[in-house]
Amino acid sequence: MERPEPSAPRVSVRQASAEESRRKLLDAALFHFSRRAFDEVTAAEITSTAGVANGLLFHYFRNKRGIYLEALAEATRRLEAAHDTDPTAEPGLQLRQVLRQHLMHLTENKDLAINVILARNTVGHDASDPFELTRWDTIAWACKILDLDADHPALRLMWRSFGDASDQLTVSLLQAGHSYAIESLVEALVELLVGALQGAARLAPELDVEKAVAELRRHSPSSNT
Amino acid sequence: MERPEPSAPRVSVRQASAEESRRKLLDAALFHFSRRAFDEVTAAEITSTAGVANGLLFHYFRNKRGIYLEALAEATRRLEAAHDTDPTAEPGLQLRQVLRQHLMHLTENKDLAINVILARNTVGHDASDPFELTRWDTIAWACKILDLDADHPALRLMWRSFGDASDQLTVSLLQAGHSYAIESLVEALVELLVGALQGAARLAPELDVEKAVAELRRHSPSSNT
Amino acid sequence: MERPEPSAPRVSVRQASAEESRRKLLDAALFHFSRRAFDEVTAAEITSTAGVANGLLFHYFRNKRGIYLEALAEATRRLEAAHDTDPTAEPGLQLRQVLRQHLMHLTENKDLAINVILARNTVGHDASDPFELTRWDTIAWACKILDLDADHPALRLMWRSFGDASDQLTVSLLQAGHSYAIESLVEALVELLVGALQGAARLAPELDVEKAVAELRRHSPSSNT
Amino acid sequence: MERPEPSAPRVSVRQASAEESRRKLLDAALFHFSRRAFDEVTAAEITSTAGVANGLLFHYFRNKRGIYLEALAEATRRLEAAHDTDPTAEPGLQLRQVLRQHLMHLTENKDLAINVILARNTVGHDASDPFELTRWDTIAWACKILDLDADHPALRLMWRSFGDASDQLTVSLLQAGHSYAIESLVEALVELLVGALQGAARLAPELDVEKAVAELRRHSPSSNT
DNA sequence: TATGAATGAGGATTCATTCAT
DNA sequence: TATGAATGAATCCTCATTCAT
Repeated sequence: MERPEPSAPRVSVRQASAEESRRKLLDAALFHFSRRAFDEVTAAEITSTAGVANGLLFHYFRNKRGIYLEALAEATRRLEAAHDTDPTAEPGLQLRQVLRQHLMHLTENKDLAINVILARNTVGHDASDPFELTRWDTIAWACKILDLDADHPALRLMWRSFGDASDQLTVSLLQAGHSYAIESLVEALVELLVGALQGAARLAPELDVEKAVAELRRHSPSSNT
Repeated sequence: MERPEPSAPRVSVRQASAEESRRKLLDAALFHFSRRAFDEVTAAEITSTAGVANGLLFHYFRNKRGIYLEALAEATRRLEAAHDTDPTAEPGLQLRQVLRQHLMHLTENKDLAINVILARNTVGHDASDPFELTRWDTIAWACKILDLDADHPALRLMWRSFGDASDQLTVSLLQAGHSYAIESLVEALVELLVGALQGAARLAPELDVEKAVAELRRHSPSSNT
Repeated sequence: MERPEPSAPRVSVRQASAEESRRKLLDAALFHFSRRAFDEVTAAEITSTAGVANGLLFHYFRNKRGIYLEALAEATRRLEAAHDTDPTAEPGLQLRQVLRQHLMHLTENKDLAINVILARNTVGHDASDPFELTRWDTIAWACKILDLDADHPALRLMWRSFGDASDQLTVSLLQAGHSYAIESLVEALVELLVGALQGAARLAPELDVEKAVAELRRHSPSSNT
Repeated sequence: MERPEPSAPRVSVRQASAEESRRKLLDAALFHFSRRAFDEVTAAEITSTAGVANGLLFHYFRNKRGIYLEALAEATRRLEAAHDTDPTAEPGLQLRQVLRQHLMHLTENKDLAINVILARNTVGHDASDPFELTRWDTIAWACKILDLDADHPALRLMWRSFGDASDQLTVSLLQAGHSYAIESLVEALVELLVGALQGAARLAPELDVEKAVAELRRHSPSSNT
């Protein structure tokens, strides 16, 4: 049915265009899911934005839910990607660096950020979902440089709480259009984190968070009581 | 069956039964929306649970969304209702009292709490929605007894952030089935709040949160730096 | 259950208020059916406009269709009512008089007229419906004074056709807001009627319409060929 | 089964079957809307008559109203299509020819005709709707061959009135089952048209309709004054 | 006579998903 | 790999009508 042409390049061309279709679908999904909730986005919208046939979505992602999850994973990856710090710097500075990058990244991807964060609440906190995975990576890293036990339940609980607080704070900022200096925001988050750590200590007295807190505070612009 | 009273017993009997139908619908809605998301609950399920005809839902609430919003409002009212404290007690104690009541209430209404809190993220933060209203009431009250300016943007921002953190923490607790002593949880939240307040001070240096922080800490079981 | 009071006037009061409810319903129906089609008007709208309980409509008119038909009958009666002419005048003048009154009446009840006329087409031409009845009355009267056989099928056909033409012409005028002198319009209608009569003669050569035509034309403002 | 042709046979086959589905739906709609009113026909009836799935109607026509309007347009096209006359013939004959074709066509499509005509009243006379467009085309053509000014308001008014009269006359005929010779009917319509033209002259004395009237009458089987 | 709460059949519309091509 | 026509279950919502009071 298909006149045999020079074969090898054909396949790669095909593969390339296949990969491109996938990309287009994923981008379109990202676009829509970043703006509206799962049930409010139709598969047709995604394919039409992607400029491909309706059926292709199901070919590649099996499900609407399938592309949704992949889109979220992708989004999280993009937002979380920017963590690159100087591993030789002091922990308090590295952490501030990460927070700063995180905030800047969010600010630059406002719509996406707002909706990915909001979406997190919808998906449910399965330990398996892509958000949680990258998030825990970051947490594990932070615990490590602060010399804390990343596996302690109380600590995890408070870290997660801090994470949510920081996310919601970001959403509030972005939505309201407040404009604080990024340095102030970082310091505010640090204070929040300190609160979270000390909260963890309240839950589990055996936890020693003092060193971590001290390290965090040591780099605050002005000394505190 | 109904002793004919001077006034209008007939009408009130009917009104009562009408009101009862409304209640049954609202309760049924509360039941389902507490367990599954808006789009996953059908109007038919609600009416069938309520034991009334399908059309009645639309008679009373116009919309599926209509009953949803009323159900949420009702739920919020229930969850938020329990704040009654001794106004003569010291601020730090009053606030702990509120947090304790809040946590206990949530624990007792686990499913409801989880879903109401999760729903908040979906609804969007209009200043007009019933969640925000009661929440700001509480915040205003707390600011007042801590002698803080409830209208300062930075403070509002951090309060909101703290509120979200505390909500999400509760959800995590309830979902995971952790079982910490309620007193520890209260103290953990207080620490988080302290962090939030100090964060606010970072955002707006003119804010004086020291007195409030001191007051909060003064009642901590063991003093800390 | 009802303390017996001076009886006789009670009944008449009741009857009066009953009659009033009927009237209010009918007026409300007229109002709505004059503006929108049968299926687009809900029973609830009618009762709410009438300011009575939903059920009362069915109490008095059994059906939505029931009140519709009565409303149409009423409307037709109102529009058709104004035919009073001087029976001693010459036929051509009497007929002009009727047309003039008809046009004026329609102009004064624009909305009602438009919709009643449009409604006619919807209802279907049962000989039993209230429109047709009054309409045929008028036709019979006109035939009589013009000395024509009102029962001849061809004549009936063309009269009806003329009637529709005249109605639609009126609707066009009212909708478009043309403003021709009423006398010109009457003369235009007369010409149309002449055409219809001569058309009838074409259908049934045995019909003698010449005298009628001559009588009609005799009163035209300017002579014609 | 399909000889592979050089170009794109696959696509055209599918397009053909798609087009066929559309057709089946349209035909089914025509069938039902020709017999019953809009609100009395259900979408399900149409699709079931067409032998396709329920959803396909909405796929192709978006709305029940959508398919309704297209069906009407189609019907009008069919009814109005048959105007082909000998352009060299005398105007009076050409016009009779058109009327004759029109009448015959209507007679052959009785149900359709009745409902299309009745539907016109329901739809409302937007200048943009497909009925009006084809109708005005015909009127413009007729004015041209009769050497009349198609844009004069009075003339338009009376033409429209004549059009309605002729439509309603047809409906009456079809519904009642009268059976007049088609030639007689044509002549009756011509008389009606003459009446309409002279009516126009009454409305607008500057209009000269005499030549047109004379031309029309010149071809009447027996001359009349 | 009057109320209006309650009913529930009925219908339009959506949209994920399949599948022949 | 890609298409897009076709499916049909699922669901929201309307509204005429009934009936207990």
